Amino acid sequence: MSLRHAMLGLLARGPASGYDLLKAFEASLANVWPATQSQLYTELGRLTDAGLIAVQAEGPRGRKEYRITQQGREELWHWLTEVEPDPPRRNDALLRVFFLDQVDPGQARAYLERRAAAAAAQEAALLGLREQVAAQDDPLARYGLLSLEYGVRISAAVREWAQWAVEQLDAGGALAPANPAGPAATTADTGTASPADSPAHAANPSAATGG
Amino acid sequence: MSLRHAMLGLLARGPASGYDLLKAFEASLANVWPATQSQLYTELGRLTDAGLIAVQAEGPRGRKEYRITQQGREELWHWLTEVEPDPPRRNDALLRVFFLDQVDPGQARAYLERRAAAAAAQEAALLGLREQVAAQDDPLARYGLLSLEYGVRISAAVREWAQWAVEQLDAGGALAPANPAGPAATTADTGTASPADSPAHAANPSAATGG
DNA sequence: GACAGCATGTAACCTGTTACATGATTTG
DNA sequence: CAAATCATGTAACAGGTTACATGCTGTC
Repeated sequence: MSLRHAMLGLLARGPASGYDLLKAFEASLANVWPATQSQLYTELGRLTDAGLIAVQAEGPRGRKEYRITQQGREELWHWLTEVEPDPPRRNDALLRVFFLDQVDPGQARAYLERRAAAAAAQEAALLGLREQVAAQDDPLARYGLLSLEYGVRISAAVREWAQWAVEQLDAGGALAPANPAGPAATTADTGTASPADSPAHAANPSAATGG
Repeated sequence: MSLRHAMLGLLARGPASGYDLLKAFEASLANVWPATQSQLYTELGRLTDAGLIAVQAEGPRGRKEYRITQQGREELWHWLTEVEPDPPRRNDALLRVFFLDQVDPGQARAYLERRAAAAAAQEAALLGLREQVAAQDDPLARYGLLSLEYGVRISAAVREWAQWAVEQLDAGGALAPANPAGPAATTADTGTASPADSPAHAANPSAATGG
């Protein structure tokens, strides 16, 4: 339920409408906690019912400006200092790595190289952004810069990992794919058992998603 | 829709029942793509309807053993080589960093130190696991080791980032919290406007979740 | 007066989580 | 025979996404 806390966090900086919050989410939280318009308006209602925020003023086009209440501040404080964040649980890109033995080594290698390129691109983008942000010396950007740095470091680590993984494949000798399926292997399903007949089992007890 | 592909990936290694898949998810995919029992059985039905898997045999206690079909192999191949993975979008721990200006610097520092400790603990656990896995020299563990290494590197990067962030706070001089709320500041909500009256705005255009 | 932007709200759908419900088989 | 484990299935709910629906206001 972090959406609610993200909203409280933004409202703690000053009153805002649903529309204002939407812009703030798009501009600053898009990569950390995205939210849709629909979600925001629904949650504004719930937060109001719960007494954590209240309508402060009504404006021109049905605009409702919300402010955080004392109860809301307390909830925000509690979340910030007493609730342990839950780590990201799912990683689509890493999931594919588990099944890379199903394609031929060239494709596995290509996959990892695409990961490296994607991470490098993100790293470059964030480095550019950091220059911009650092230049404007906004005191509010202080903590924002911490999260930017996080992004820079994580994308660098991912890039380095993917590059290392490619080297591992190259060094380790080509593994044949366990169960070739290929784009051209379009033989109709015959109902015969697959080449491997042992029950599915784990390759290893796994790594974490990182967080 | 990666659950379906994770299941196809496991079934591509050999036939399995819903129960077998559940064990495989718990043992090897828990930190990359967790799934509940309920989800697995529901999805087995859908995969069967879609013709991507089929019941191969029925066993003792109503056990149904599924195998992947050729169509299923093609779908798996497509997902592995042609679908770009979507990056993790939400990061609960990093979201809090955006709002650390709402608590006093000591609490912000403590928060970052807890992140560093958590990352260090995870790193240590994964290093231990890597030793175990490396010792058994299982050829199937080849790609599994790549994901383990990913976990090790990401937790190291997070740990280093959090340590760096603590240093930044210490060096940068204490910032006063923008809007103190505190656990003791229990004044009833009076309805008066909060100290900051400007509309909520972004601290900066943000960092990425990493992936 | 047209258009961009401000502004709010609802419905349908999908994924995932928790909890409920039930029963067969193997092992000590 | 009791307990652990194997084994499957459904219902209710929560959070998030997409799409629909509507209308006002300021500016060129």
